[in-house]
Amino acid sequence: MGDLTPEPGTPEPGDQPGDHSVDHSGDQPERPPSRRERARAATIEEIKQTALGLMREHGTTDFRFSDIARLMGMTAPALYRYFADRDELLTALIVDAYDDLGRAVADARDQVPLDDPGGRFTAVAHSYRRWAREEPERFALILGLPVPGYHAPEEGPTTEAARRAMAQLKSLFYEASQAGVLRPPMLSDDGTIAGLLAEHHAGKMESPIDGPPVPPETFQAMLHCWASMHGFTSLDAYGHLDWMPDVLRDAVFESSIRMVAKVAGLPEPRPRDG
Amino acid sequence: MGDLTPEPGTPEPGDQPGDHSVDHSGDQPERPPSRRERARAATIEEIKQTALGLMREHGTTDFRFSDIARLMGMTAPALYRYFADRDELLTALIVDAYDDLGRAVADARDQVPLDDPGGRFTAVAHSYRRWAREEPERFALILGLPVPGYHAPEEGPTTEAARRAMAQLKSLFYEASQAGVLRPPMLSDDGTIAGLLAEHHAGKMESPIDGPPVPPETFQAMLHCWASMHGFTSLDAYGHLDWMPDVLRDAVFESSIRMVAKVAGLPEPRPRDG
DNA sequence: TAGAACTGTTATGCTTCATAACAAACACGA
DNA sequence: TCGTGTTTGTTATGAAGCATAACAGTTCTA
Repeated sequence: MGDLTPEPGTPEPGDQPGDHSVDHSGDQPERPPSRRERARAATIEEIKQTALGLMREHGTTDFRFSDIARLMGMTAPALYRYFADRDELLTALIVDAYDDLGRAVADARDQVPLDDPGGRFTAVAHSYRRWAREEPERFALILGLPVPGYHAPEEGPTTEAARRAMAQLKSLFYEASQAGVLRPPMLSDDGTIAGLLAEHHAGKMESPIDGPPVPPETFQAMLHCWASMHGFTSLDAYGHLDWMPDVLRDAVFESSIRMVAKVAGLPEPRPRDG
Repeated sequence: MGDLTPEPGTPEPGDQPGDHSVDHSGDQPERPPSRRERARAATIEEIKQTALGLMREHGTTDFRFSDIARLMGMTAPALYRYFADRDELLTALIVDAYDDLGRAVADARDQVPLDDPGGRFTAVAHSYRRWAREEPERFALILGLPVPGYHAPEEGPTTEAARRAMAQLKSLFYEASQAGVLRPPMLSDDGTIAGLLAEHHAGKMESPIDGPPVPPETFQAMLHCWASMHGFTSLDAYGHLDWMPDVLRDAVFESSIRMVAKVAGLPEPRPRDG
């Protein structure tokens, strides 16, 4: 992740006083943040949290600047000191959501030992679904149709964030592949996929999935896993399976996931306590 | 589909002249539609098509009344003669989308003989994906997060439309199940799913899926198929797989679908010309 | 052909996004 | 401590959208 920030705290010559640009870099500056800098960061965080609260309240990916301001006890124009416009706030929320989902998935995965890739995938799938069910609006924000009126910055931070998040799933398969514990997936390929992926790894195709390459059949298996768990998850998160009782949904998801893992060549998950 | 309309052309006593209620029933009235009735139907259709055009143009599920009116050479308030508000128009679009998707899926399915359920499912999956790729906004409209600000009518026509659409997938499995050509699915179940589905068929659970009941394991298999094809499809339709060349996406989808069908107990699709 | 019904218009009010102009609080060096 | 420039808030203002009201022309029908 690129540490390319010019020098925190050293404003560019062209910076106007009320400039909208926000420093989202997470690396610590040499000088401790000033009182004002901390206040600013806290306000930015509060704006984002308030926006998320509104999204959750209304069950959409939409929000009104005026509502955010009202809930924060401010007037709407004050928010423009922190975000240039709605799009900039949305971009920040999207990046956060990708990072948060990626972290949730990575945490769940890493609580299962490396030598149990079946269990690691099951953990990933469950955390993916749990995250989406808890935060359907943020899930829609990153993996649904773009929000009305939103125009993503070109080649921007959202793409990078997506790359990072998806890398968490890939690394699972990469490690399993490296460890040699993957059986050949049951998925068919007449050679098309392998051939195209060869080009991909030769750099002709720009994959948003970070990290070292995996064998074609592993890549195919990974996509199969992602698509399956994503399908159930998004139907579930958006309420299209609400006619099933929770226990039934859980059971169907569990059985589907285990089957998908088996098809993908992942070994049976080792029984775990908990 | 309920033919419960009071009597077309016979306005209720309470009907104000400018009443917004729209007759969406498709059954032919005894008296042929008058010049005005045809004009009205045509205008309603044009409004919906214009709204869809705007959604496609902007790549969202949103639209502006004023834009629709402008494109139609009208003023915005005129639209309220046809739809009470944005929600009513959205409801009509959602119902249309469900019906259209259901029809596309049914058409594709019925072009494959009844005794080739594997081929029928493959056809369904491909048409599902094709429809979603051609109409990502309508796909999001019905299977994504609700549109900002939209409040669906309670127990309303959208639920009914969803039921009808999903019944198309179910009937495939029902027919295969009846014909006895389904092998036992490879999906696991410790009894939870079968037990809960027994309650379901006893009427304790209200499934949105129309038609006669299918055996528990078939139901589970159907959901597995739906979730998998939906996952790939929605990732694809929303552009999250755009980094893959088309041929690769097609190949991966094809192999995933065939695998899912096999897991679900559907026989290998019979080779077809075309 | 006269009245009712229908379909369009302009005028209006409310709300939102966004900018401009201005005022208070703060940081910090002389 | 004071004074100056920065930061962060305010009110005022404008453009655009949803929705309703009041009104006018057109079409149907008795």
